This record gives sequence, structure tokens and C-alpha cells, in this order.
Amino acid sequence: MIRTRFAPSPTGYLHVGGLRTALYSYLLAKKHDGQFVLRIEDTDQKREVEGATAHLMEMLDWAGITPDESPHKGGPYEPYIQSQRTEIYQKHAEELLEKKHAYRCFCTAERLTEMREHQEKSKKAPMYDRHCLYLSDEEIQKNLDERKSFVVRQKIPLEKLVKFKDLVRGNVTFAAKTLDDHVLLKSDGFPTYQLANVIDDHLMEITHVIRGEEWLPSAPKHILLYESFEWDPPEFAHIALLLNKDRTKLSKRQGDVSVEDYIKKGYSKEAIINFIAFLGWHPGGDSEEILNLEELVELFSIEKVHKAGAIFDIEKLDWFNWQWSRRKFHDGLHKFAKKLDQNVQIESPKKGEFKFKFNDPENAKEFFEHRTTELKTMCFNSLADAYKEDDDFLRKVLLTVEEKILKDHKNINEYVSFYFEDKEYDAELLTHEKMKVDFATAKTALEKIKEKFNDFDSFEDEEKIKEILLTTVEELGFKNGQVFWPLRAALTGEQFSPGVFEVAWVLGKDQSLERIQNALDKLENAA
RNA sequence: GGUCCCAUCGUCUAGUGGUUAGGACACCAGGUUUUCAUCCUGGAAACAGGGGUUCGAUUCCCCUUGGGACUACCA
Repeated sequence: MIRTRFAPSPTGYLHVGGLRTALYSYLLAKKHDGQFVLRIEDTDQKREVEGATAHLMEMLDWAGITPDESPHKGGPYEPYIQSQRTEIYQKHAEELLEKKHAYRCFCTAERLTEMREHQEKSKKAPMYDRHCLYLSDEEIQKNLDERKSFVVRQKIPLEKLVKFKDLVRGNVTFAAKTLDDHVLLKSDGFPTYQLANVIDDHLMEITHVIRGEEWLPSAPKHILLYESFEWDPPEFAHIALLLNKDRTKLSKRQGDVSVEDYIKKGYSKEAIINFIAFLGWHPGGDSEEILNLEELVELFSIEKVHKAGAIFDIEKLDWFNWQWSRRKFHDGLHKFAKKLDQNVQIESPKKGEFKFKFNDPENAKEFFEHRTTELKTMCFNSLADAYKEDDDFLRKVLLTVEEKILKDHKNINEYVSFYFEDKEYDAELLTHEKMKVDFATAKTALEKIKEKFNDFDSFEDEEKIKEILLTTVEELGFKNGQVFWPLRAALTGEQFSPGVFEVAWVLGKDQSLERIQNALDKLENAA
């Protein structure tokens, strides 16, 4: 049975690198029908942030990697919060003391810093000089009687060579003599990570420890501790760090690092999980790259995790996000359409574009409502208040910018504003050199369209609008662009916009004619 | 400084003792679409360097270089 754990300290936010570590741990456990445990490492009371633990669990829930055992949920190895386990650590520290694998150190902070400065000056590795290891029993007792504060330090067996096999790094060897006699139990009675993590992983029967590479240098100390307790160590997998663009450890200074930041920016959990999973892992071969959590569980293997660190490239995240938003939206539409009508016709003229054709106009109407409601909820927060009013009009508007909403709803306002206000523009906009539209052709085309539109009453049917405009092209003997360009420009007043037919469909007869007239006036003045 | 880890296009990566070193993102060009976007097609772009081992190394070994992490009574 595989048991993995995620053991963050409650610093107030969940780092994306932490989420990745949690994800890999979750994936490994679930791949083998094992358990994934959340344990809170809050042994440093100075760094404790209120509400952080709840936030951590909320984030994991959000991502869908819910632990099987946690402070919130409980479990057979309670408690899952280290600050509530202090007696356990103290008891074990006592055991280490008895077995002479650890010793009390009464050194003051001043002596320690002085020692370190001295070592650094003489270019030696800063390490504890074992001053207190050589204290006699009498001296120790005297210090104890005087109630001098002390810490418990690990006594490293200097002569040893610590070897272990890391699941992603292979064989790793450390000479014990390069290891510091690290503090195990602090003078406030709390354990350090070094002690607590070993005891808890053993007691909680964790089989696989997946953690960041930053722990690799202290891994041999942990191995030694397992030996001191005469416990079997778990399997270790030290995964590479997530990096900034400059290849340093992903940090706050160079962008957002907390999962919450990305949620706020509108990234979906599917996108984040998908993106993060592929940062330092790949199923191999020509695998599909858009994968959901279940598929990741299926494909995951710890051996395929990379040794090298990966840069957290936001542009790729954007791409994953857009792929997922499109996929989720279309999946939803398909389901809804099928529910309305088993025999709905679905056309996909090109990748990522779908037309749903219903026999019953009532169904079509309901589908339109549904589709636009989805779009509305997606971009409603980015939409300026002034644009939210007219409901049916708004729905049509949103439908014409569906792709934009799926891809980047943040900037939807600038793309949609022309529907709600008459844009200021120069007459030149109505012309187009490449399409051979000059003032004269623009004028001819617009006048003809105006004439046609005056007698045209099927603005609710986009197809009919297209028809009538194509006829116009034909009658004029123009090229498509010579009619469509000036019309589009006249209707939108913008360089870039949705297509003419849909814009005319949204604007309707009166608005369209008004804007065409406007354009004609502009041409008059320009001439 | 010491210890340890790492090294394929700009980025994420596939891959093998013999390959035209593959894909994706980004980029560029062409095409479709009335415009932008989308979409389609194409392009540029990598095995850090030097030694070995070998008939043959991007692949295995060593060194160099470069990068990173750790070096607290933080985790």
C-alpha cells in the first residue's frame, strides 16, 4: 500500500511549486490506489499565519487533489498538525539522547554567530563545532540545574558514508563528516523539521516522500535519523524546483507564486493542474497534452519525473487555459444540446467552432439562452457596467465575440464597446488599399446597401443578411471586400471587429441604417 | 567558500549506441475568412565544450564550463 503526504507549513498561501509537489504525491498515491495525506508543519511558531491551514485545504480542494487524511478530515494517525504532537517529538528526542545519537547543546546564540563568523572568515564550512558534545555529565547536570536553556542536536557519525537511492535522482552519496550536527529540538520544546518530519512520516506509515529538491542536502540527516531509531526509511523522490525566467527558484519578486493569484487571474484548475503536471514530467512518447486529473493519474509514473528544473512559463499556461476553457465550454454545449434534442445537428466547419441546428425553434431559442448565459457568467465581471443593460441585445453581442471571451475575457470591453456607442473614426477607415476600396467605391457600396437595407426586414436571420449582401456585390460587379469592408467599418467604426453579417444581425435595421448614413456623411465631407 | 544536484530548439519536452534529432508554446511567412482573432500549411530554431569507450556517440564514462539548491533554535 502506497501512502504519500504533502507537508506544507502554514505561511498563508499555497505556492504553485507546493501545489505541484502535492499533485505528484497525489498522483503517485492514486495511481496505486493508495492514500494521500495532508500534514501541517507548523513547528515554527514565529511564522504561523492565522487561517493559513484552512486556506491550504481550500486550495487543495479547489484543485481536486483532496487528501484522504488531513487536519480537517481526521484519520487513523491523528493529529495531523505538528504543533499538537509535541510530546511525541519530545519522547523521541529523549530516546535519541539515551541512545547517544543526540546531545544537549547549551551554546548561546551569541557564541554560535561568533563561531560562524570565524568559520566563514577562515573559509571553512559553517558548522557546529561540537562544543557541547564533550561536556561531562557533571557539567550537563549543572547546566540543567541552573535551568540553562538548551537544544538537542543530532550527533552525526562522522565516519559514515550515507548512501540512498532517490526515485528521481538515482544513487546519491554524502560523506557524513560534511553534515552539521543539526538542531533537532529547539529550546522552546518544539522540534525542527528535521526531527518532526522523520518521526511523523514513520508514525503515519508514509511509504513515499515526494518533496522539493531543496531538501536533498538534508536528506542524509533524515536517513541517519531513521537508522538511529532503527526504522526503515521511506522511498524518497526529490523533485526539481520550479524556476523563474532567469532560472532561479520561482519567487514572489518575479511574478505571482501563489495558487490564489492564478485563480484570481481567471485560470481554471484544469489548466493549472495540466500545466504544472507537465513541468518536469512527461508520460513519454507522443502523448496527448491536454489531460485532466483522472488521465494524469492513469499515466503518472514517478520514474518519468525529470531531474532538471523547469521554468514556469506563463505563456504556455495561457495556452493551456484557453484550450481548457474552449473544451469545457463546448463539452457543456454538447451536453445541453443533446439533452434538448437527441437529434440535434452539430456542425464543426473548423476546429473549435460548432454550429448547433435544432428542428424545433423553441429548442433553438432555449439553446441560445443557455449558450449566452454561459458566456455572460464567464465575462460578466470584466464587462463594464454600461454594457450590461439590454439583455437580449447583450446576449447577441456576446455570441459574436464568443472566441474572444473564451480566450481572453479580461479585454472584452474594448472589443465590444462599438456595439454600445458610436465610435469616432476618420473617413479613411472606410477605405482599404489592399482591397481596392477608395472613397468612391465605399460611397457606391454603402449607398447601394442602404437602399437594400431599407427594403429588408429579416435582420434576425444572419443567413438572409449574408444573402442580400452577396446579391449587392453581384449587382455592383464588385469584389466581396469592396462591399464588406466599408460596411464593416461603417457599422463598427473599428479597425478590428467581429464579422459584418453578425454585427448587422446584432445591430438590427435601424441602427445599421443610421451608422451607414453616418459613414456616408463622413465620405461627403472627406470628398 | 563547502556539500550536493542538474544540462536536447528561446520555453516545456520526446527520443536512441546508427534518426532527415520528433512534438507543443512562442516567433516568422503564406493561405482561408470582408478586418483582428480562429483555423490550415510551411519556416527558422537544440543535443554546452573537451577528452575517452566504441566500427559508430546526442545517448555510456571522465574532466571543464555553465546553472541551481543547501549551508538557521525556517520549512
